[in-house]
Amino acid sequence: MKTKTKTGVILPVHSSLAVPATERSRKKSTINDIARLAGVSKKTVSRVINDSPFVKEETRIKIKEIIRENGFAPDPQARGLAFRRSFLIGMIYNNPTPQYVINNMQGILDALRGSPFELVIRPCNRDAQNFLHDMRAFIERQKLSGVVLLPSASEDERLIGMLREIECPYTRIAAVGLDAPEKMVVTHDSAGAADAARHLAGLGHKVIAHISGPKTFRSAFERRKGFTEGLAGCGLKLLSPYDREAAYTFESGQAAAEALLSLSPRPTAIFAGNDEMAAGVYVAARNLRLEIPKDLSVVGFDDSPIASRMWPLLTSVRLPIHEMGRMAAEKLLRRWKEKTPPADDKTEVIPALIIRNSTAAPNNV
Amino acid sequence: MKTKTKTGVILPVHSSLAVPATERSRKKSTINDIARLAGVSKKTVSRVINDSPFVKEETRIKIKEIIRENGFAPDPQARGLAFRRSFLIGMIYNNPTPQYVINNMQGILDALRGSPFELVIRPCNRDAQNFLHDMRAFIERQKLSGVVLLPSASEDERLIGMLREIECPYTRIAAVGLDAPEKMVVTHDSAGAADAARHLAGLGHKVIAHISGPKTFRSAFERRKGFTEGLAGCGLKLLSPYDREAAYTFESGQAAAEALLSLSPRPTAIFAGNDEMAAGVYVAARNLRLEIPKDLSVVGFDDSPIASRMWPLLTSVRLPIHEMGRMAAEKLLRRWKEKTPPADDKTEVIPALIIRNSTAAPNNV
DNA sequence: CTGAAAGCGCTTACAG
DNA sequence: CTGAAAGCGCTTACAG
Repeated sequence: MKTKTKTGVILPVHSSLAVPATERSRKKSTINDIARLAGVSKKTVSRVINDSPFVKEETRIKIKEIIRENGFAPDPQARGLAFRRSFLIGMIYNNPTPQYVINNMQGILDALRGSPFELVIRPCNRDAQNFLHDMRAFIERQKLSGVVLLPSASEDERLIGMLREIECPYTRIAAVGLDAPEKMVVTHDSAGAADAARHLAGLGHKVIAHISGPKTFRSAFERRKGFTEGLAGCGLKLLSPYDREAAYTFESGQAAAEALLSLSPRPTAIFAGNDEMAAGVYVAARNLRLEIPKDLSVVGFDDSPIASRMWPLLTSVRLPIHEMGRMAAEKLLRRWKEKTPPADDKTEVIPALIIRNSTAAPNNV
Repeated sequence: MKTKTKTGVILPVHSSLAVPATERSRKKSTINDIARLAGVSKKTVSRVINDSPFVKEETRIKIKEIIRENGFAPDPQARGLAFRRSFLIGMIYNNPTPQYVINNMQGILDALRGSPFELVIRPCNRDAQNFLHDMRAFIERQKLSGVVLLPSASEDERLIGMLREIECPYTRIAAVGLDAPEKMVVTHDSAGAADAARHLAGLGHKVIAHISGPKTFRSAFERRKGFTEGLAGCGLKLLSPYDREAAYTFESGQAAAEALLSLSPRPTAIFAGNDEMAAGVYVAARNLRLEIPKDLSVVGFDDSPIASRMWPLLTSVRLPIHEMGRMAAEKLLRRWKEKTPPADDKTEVIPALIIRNSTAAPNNV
């Protein structure tokens, strides 16, 4: 049977169209089967698979039809070996927020659907001894076709340098444009934070505090910056004791809030760098018998699901995370298909302030 | 240069040990390089890579040393092509809870670390027209070495049948033992739910309600069953009007709670099938000006992060999700390495009731 | 315990 | 526009 197939004369039984599809697909057909069926060389089939322009239209149509009939799909492993590049896209992340990671992942998967690419997941730790070495070994070994970088991995210039060196295509998701547009999804966190500032100022708050994320996250810097600028636009200042750095975690947010709420005068509003920390602020406020929003207004960032699970519902700045992941992966796909990325490529994403029940005019006004 | 390398006599410059490691690794060495360096055939190197017992100890040590020196790692694509099996493990899920998915993923990645396998992610929709066909195409195309199935995909017998048919190794994470132990991680949800029942009964509650997840999830069935049995052990019954099915979502939980809280007599305690729905119960209770736990005790399931973000902190049944993922992946790895899975293989996982502030004795006792 | 030959299913480089 | 040859980096099947 094997020999017969090899000689290319006799079709294996399972390839006969007389047999139902489920039976036929028992053994997957190869490029050789398709070539034989179409009466062309496998190179021509290969040209069709890879959308080469150098195939007579008639031939292309015929081959495509045969491919369809036989449910043929080229073997990613074999292509990868010959191409010296796998059909794998990596998602590299060190972000601690599951919702953020999952939403991005979902967006990436949406973009990849229907493409020949699969998504490989890679968490990382920027502080680890072998961070760069491990990343490089992983990417080279798997010969990834590209990677999507989530913050703060996306902000690591050593990592980017390495990717450039090994010529691995990448897209970075970050708060500001750190790279060429075709390699970026820019989230403009500062704009969202400025909205939050104007919202609080507009409600009449004067003593306003901020809990920022860790310095190692560009988003933390941008949110603080946007917030400060927003306040400045309203004639307000973020005074040093009211300006605290935390770690984007629930616990660190609670600790920072406890410190802030013991200040005199006590802030009437706190802008937390993300929703997790805002949840910590809620606990700190409750422990002090402070009522939100009567005694304290709180704004978060991310608009993660917990924002609408908390009580009162949290006012928060929303980022279209799912869309960001999709955009990032689409940019990778586009560069794969075309040599020159289109100029109209969308790169920017605008955060939106979602006003809920955790913000109100200050008590004492 | 290429020819010289091919003839196997002259080493490429970059392989010289005189050059620093970063330079040396510019071009990855292949099994041929190692064979030449060791003065053996590539087949022997292959045997060492694959831990074949048929290699002289001395030869093995020498080859391993040369592999180490050259930072050689076999090409997964090439191995995959020859093996007719990739070095990819799939995680297949349809679970709506991001935290659940991420934790499992983290556990799987932990288990895979240091192995030659990478993790490929695949969400799915059991109700989709082409569910089985798509899954099969995906697995066959990628020639996955195995898949980890999260609930409720893990409970889909059509999917399992297909996996058996195409001989794809799998591990299922599910509430009960649906398969041979080496293919299962069993979470015993019913035991956790029974604990919840005894806890509420012990506090003196008599009118107790339950909001279960969707029938399509075995976990929903098991949690309800365990809860009912736990109540029965305390001489209590889950009466039909107090027994509602929802969808494991926040909104469905809130709707179910609204219905339950309008009953007369009003339940003094609600056991929600997961934390998301418990969060919905909180909102329903608040809208009715009911205080938790004074007027209503609430128990959740999962002990997800929101359980400790809610106010009051939610009593919930904890599952060691991260460990479940790790166990599932380890079972796959073990089957890859050994023909016969060890008998001492751990399969069971025990849920633990975490008592917080959302449960108390009923008001009217 | 070891190796030479053939093959996995594709693509590249070259020729026409 | 099309194809025959060689190759990608491994393993299987066979022989010794």
